Amino acid sequence: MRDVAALAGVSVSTVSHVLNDTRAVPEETRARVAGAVAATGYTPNSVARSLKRAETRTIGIAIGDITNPHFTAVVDAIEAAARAEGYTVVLVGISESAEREREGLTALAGRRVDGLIVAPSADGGPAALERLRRQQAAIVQIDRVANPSCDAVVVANECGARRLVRHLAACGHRRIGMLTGLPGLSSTRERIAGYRTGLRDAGLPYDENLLACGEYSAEPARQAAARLLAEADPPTALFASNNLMTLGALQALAEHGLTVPDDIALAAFDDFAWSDLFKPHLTTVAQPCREIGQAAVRLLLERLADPDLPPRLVRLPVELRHRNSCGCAAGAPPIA
Amino acid sequence: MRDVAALAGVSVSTVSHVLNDTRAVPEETRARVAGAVAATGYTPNSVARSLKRAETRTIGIAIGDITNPHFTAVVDAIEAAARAEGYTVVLVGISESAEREREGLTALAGRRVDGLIVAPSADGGPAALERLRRQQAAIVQIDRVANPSCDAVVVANECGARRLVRHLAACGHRRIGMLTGLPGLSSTRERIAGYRTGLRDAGLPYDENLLACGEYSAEPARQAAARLLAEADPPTALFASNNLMTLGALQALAEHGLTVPDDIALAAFDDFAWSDLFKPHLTTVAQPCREIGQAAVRLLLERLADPDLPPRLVRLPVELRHRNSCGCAAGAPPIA
DNA sequence: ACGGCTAGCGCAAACGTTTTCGCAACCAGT
DNA sequence: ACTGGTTGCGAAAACGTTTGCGCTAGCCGT
Repeated sequence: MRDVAALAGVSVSTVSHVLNDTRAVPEETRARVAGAVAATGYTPNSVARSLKRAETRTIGIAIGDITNPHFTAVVDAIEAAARAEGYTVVLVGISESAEREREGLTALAGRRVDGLIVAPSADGGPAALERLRRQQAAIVQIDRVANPSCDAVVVANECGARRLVRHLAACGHRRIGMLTGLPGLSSTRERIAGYRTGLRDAGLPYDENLLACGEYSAEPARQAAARLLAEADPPTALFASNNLMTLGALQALAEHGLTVPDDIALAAFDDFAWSDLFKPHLTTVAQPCREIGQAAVRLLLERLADPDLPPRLVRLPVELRHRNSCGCAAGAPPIA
Repeated sequence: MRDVAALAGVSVSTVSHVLNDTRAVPEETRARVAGAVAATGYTPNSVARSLKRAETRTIGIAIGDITNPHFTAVVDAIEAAARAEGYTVVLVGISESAEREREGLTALAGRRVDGLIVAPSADGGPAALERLRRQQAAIVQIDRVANPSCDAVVVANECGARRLVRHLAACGHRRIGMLTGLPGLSSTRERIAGYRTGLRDAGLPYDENLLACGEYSAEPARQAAARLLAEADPPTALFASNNLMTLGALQALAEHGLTVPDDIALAAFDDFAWSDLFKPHLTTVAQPCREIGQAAVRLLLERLADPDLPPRLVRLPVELRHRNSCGCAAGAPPIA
C-alpha cells in the first residue's frame, strides 16, 4: 500500500480511504489511486486489516466428516451463502472425536473466526464452545444441540422417525427394529423418541431388544443389524436412523441373504442423492441439507449483527420420500 | 498476551518465547507463564502472528463443486493431510466459472494463503494464478493442468479411458459412444485421446459423430446421450468420462427405455462410493481421490520448503473396477 | 580485582492496515 | 477583512505478535 500511495502521490490514508470508500475523495485522486493499484498489482492484505479491525470476515465450519453426503451438502450451502455475504469459510474436520473437536476449535479460536458453525460431537460437551463464546464469536450448532444457550438449526427428527415407523406399521409390520445413532446426541434421542411415538401410534409395544446402536456409521451399523437379525424373534422391518447406517444395514442384509423388500422392509432417515439408481428403492425421510446450511449462516449473521439476541433454535421440516423398500406398492400414499 | 505477561511478572517477549519456545527459559519462569496463560484463558492471536511472520499456515482450496463426490474425497484428504502438518484450509467454491474463479482466487490472495490447491477451470487460464504466484504462494493444480509451470497432480486419464474402451470393444462392441468433458481441460483431452487409442488398439474406426459433449455434468450429459441414441446408427456401448455424466447417461437411457447392460453397455470414468448398491453394476475406472489430495499437499509443502524446485507433475494410476454394466460376465477378467 | 562469559530477560521496532485528529486551503457570508 | 464552514488530505497511533539487540547479574579464571 505504501508503494501505491507513493506512485499515486498521496498518503496511505488516502489510499485506504478510496479503497474502502470511507470518506469523500475527488474523482481525480480516486482515479490516480486506482491507476496506481493496477500498476503495482496491489492486493490488500486482509490479515493486517483483520488485525486492525478485530474481525476476520471468516466463518469456521467444524463437522465430523465432510465425506458424509449430508454434511457435504450442508457445507456447500454454507460456503455459498457465506461467500454471498463476503465471508470465507475455513474447514476443520473433527471426526466425531472429542479431542479432534477440541483441537479444531482451538485452531479456529486462534484464527479469530467471526463465527462458527459446528456439528457438536457427543462428548465435547458445552464446554468446548465456551472459549469461542468468550471471544464474541457467533456460534451456531447444526443437526444437534449440545449447548442450549447457543443458536442451533436442526430438523424434525422426532416427526420424521415417527412417520417412517408409523408407515412401516401400516404396511403390516409388527416387529420393527431400529439402528440408533451415537448416544448422547440430541438427534439420536429425538429419533428414538419418534420411533417410540410411531410405535405407540400404531398400538405396537416397545421392545428394547429391537434397538441396536449403529453409531451413525456403516460398520457398527452392519454389526448392529446382524445382531438384530440373529434375535430369536427377528424384526421384519428395519429403520436405519441415518444414511451411513443404511449402508451398513444393507450390507448385513446381503450377508444374511435377505432381499429388500421381499424378505425384510427397510426405511431410513436421510435420503441419497441418486436414490433412483439404488437397487432397493429406499423409502426415506430427507433432510433439507441446503436449507440447514443457509439457515445456519443466516442465524450466524444475525447474531453477529446483534450479539444480545436470545438463543434461537430453528427446526426445519423433513420430507418423506416414498419408494418401495418399505414393501408397499410404489404408488401407495404414505401415511401422514 | 499483555495480560499474561503482567500476571506472570515478565515481559511480553518472554511470554512469546516460552510459547514458541524459541529461546531458553528456566523451568520456573516457564511455569509461571503457563499458569498465567491458563488463568487468563489466553488464546494466541494467529492473525497478528501471521502478519508479523508473513505466513498464515493456511492453504486455500479452490474447486468447482465440493458436492461432486470426487472432489469431496479429495478435499477431505487435503484437510486431513494439511491438519497433520499444522495447516488449516480455507475453501472457496468456484463453480466452474471463470469469474467465480477470479473472485475466489482474489479472496485467497488477500488472505495471504501460503499455498493453493486448485482444480483450474477451463477459461480461467494460466493468468488467474499469476497473482498468487507473485505472492510466493505455492500452487498445485489437481485433476487438470492449466499452467504447466505450476506443480500438478493428475491421474492416468488416457490409460484409464483406453482400457475401458478396449474392454468394451473386447465385449464385441463396434460402435462405442463417448460423453466428453468440458472442452479446454487437459483431462478432457486426455480422456478423448485414450478413447481414440483404445479404438485403435481394437482396430475400430474413429467416428466423430460418436462423441458428444456432456460438460462433465449430468444434465448436459443426459442431452448428449440422447443425441447419440437418436443417431441413425446408434452406439451399442457408451463411455461416460466422469461420474456426473454417468448419471446423466443413465437417465437418458431410462428415458429411452434401454436397460444396462442388456440393451446397451456402459462404462465410466470415476467410481461411486456405493457402487454395489446401484442398479446397473457399473464397470468403472476409479481415481485414487485420497491419494490425489495427499500428493497435492505433499507437493505443496515441498515447494514451500524450496520455492526453486522445478515444476513437477505427478500422475497417479487409476484402477479398473470390473462389474457388469459392460455386458460381460461378472467374473470375467478385464483386458489389461 | 578485573575481564570475559553466560544465563535470563526486557525494549522497541517492525508487520500492513484503519481511523482519529487536525491542518491547510478555499469559499461564502457578513 | 474576518468568521465559519467545507473540502481534501496527511501524521501518527493503534491492533497483537515476533525478534534483533542489548542490558544486568552472577560466575569463573587469572
